[in-house]
Amino acid sequence: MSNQDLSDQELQRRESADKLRELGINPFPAALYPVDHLSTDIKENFEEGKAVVIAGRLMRRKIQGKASFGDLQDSAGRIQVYFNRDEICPGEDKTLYNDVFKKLLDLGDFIGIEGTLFKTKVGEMSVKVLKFTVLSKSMKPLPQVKTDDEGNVYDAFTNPELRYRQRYVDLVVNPQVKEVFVKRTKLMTAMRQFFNDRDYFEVETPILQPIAGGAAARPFITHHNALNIPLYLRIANELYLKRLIVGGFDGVYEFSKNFRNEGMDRTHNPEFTAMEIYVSYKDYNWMMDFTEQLLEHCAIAVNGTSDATFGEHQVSFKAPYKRVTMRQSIIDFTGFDINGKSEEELMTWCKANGIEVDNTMGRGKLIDEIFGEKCEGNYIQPTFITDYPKEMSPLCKEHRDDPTLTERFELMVCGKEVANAYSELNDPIDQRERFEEQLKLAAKGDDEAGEFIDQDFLRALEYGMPPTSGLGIGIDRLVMYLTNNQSIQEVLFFPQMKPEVFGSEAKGPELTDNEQVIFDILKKSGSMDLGELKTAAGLSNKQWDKGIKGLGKHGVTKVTKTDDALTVAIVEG
RNA sequence: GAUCUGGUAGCUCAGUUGGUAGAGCAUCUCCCUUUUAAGGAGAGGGUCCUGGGUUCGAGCCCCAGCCAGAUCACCA
Repeated sequence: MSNQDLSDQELQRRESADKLRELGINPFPAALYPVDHLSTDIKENFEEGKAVVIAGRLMRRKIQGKASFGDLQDSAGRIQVYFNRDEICPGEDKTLYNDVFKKLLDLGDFIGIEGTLFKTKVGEMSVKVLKFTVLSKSMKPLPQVKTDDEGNVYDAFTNPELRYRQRYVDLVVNPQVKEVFVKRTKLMTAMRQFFNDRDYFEVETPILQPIAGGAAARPFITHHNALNIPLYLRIANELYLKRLIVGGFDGVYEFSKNFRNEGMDRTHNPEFTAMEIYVSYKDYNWMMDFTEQLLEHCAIAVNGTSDATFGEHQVSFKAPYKRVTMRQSIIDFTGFDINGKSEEELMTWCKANGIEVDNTMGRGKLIDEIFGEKCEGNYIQPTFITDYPKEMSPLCKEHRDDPTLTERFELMVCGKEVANAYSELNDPIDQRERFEEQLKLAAKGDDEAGEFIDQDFLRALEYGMPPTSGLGIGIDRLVMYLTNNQSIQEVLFFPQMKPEVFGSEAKGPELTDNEQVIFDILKKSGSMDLGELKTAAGLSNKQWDKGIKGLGKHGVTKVTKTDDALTVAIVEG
């Protein structure tokens, strides 16, 4: 990037860095800085006169002659710092205060401070600076966000595009954003703790998979050069965790980054995080108990309470949660009983009740549509919906009391699914038939059905998998609920965005069409009268104006004024 | 993929019927030794997202495109 592309503030900051170097101050020193307090430590255990060493960004500076106040922002928060000329510069030489502090430091610079604690006249806990050290210069001005005593925020940095593309800036100036990500990590820590306390085992399984199984979604595909084979980024890790249950672990779990090559919106990002856990000798009834205990534990760990606010809804994660079968749910909200109904009867009902259907839909899909359309949105408080139709759950064990159903539940919160669990199908013969059924659905045109059979997974089941229950939780969605964010982008550090086009790439050295026309004419003679050149170019007024101005701006041509004529000449390069 | 809304100074935003591009904060200069979103005085800073078009003249009107957000469609 050339200096021409820099704003005045960026140029000034570069000059400040140079001037620091001239004074023998390295703006980017290598040595460690012996920090011994955080801003919050100081506020929580305030002792008048105590010596502290702190470091962070200078985020506010109020210079009033020979004394100044500022705010130092560290990882924990902010603390006011007080710079007094004669404290910093006890001798005759006042350079350190007058030049280094007042002129060469900028907002956003990292500095270290050695000082002592005191309270100002109005009682604000502050650090009196005895010595300060430049730790790292900030070459770009941060947005200036201000907050008053009542918590009103002025000039907030809110532009979502800038916030997501430059999350580092968002985190520096928006403390509430940092808090969301602290909670995200607290959630995952709480889950790990809950699982580890029960001796379940955290594992890692392949992200690059030869067959993208365990769910139905369009995968990202890549290629391995050495093996010369296609590989898929995983859409789920389920089939690998089950292999580990076959291998003899009683409980395995993984926080799994999954990748799905589908649309993006407020609740979908191409890569997202699921937590999956499988526990042997359990069934889905046990898993419901386990899930409600887990979520209550997590909500309290994150927010200190099992109550959460999500938009207009108050949600209680306190166990236990209501349990409703899918059949009963549909009866509750429509009066229609799906029990024993044929595909044709369901199709007819859907059409009569304003649900869009097409011929590729099987019985299971139709029931799913009815539930999604008429029931799902009504469950605000955490509710287990149980006993899904067999056709739409190819990895789930048949229901012990009804062969058309499966032992599956989803947990609905605020009308959306946050968890999905099964009594896992462990009969390899049944599993093979279900996979083959999926192949038929895929052939029929259902693009959610699997296209390949994972033969190795079937082989593993043939060796024998104990009865097992598995649970998957959408971590991003759960974080949204626990932090009251309506958009998945707010709970991902770096949500997917279209790549940014940087200025230098966009401009390029080449001339526009208008500029080229003018340049070509001018090239023949080297210089021309401005009026003649305009006539010769034959461009519209606007095109001419843009062309000639553009050439001047690029430094390609120069206009010189003589007594009463304007002459354009090519600048010799 | 569709529709709507938006893109103007480092940041947040105004910008009237189309007529020399504005404010606050930030920056720069000067004054100020306990201020606290905001002390005083002065100054600088802009490819008005891009490319076309209409017009004597476009930040504004028209067309196309780019980027973002929202809504919808899609979505185990």
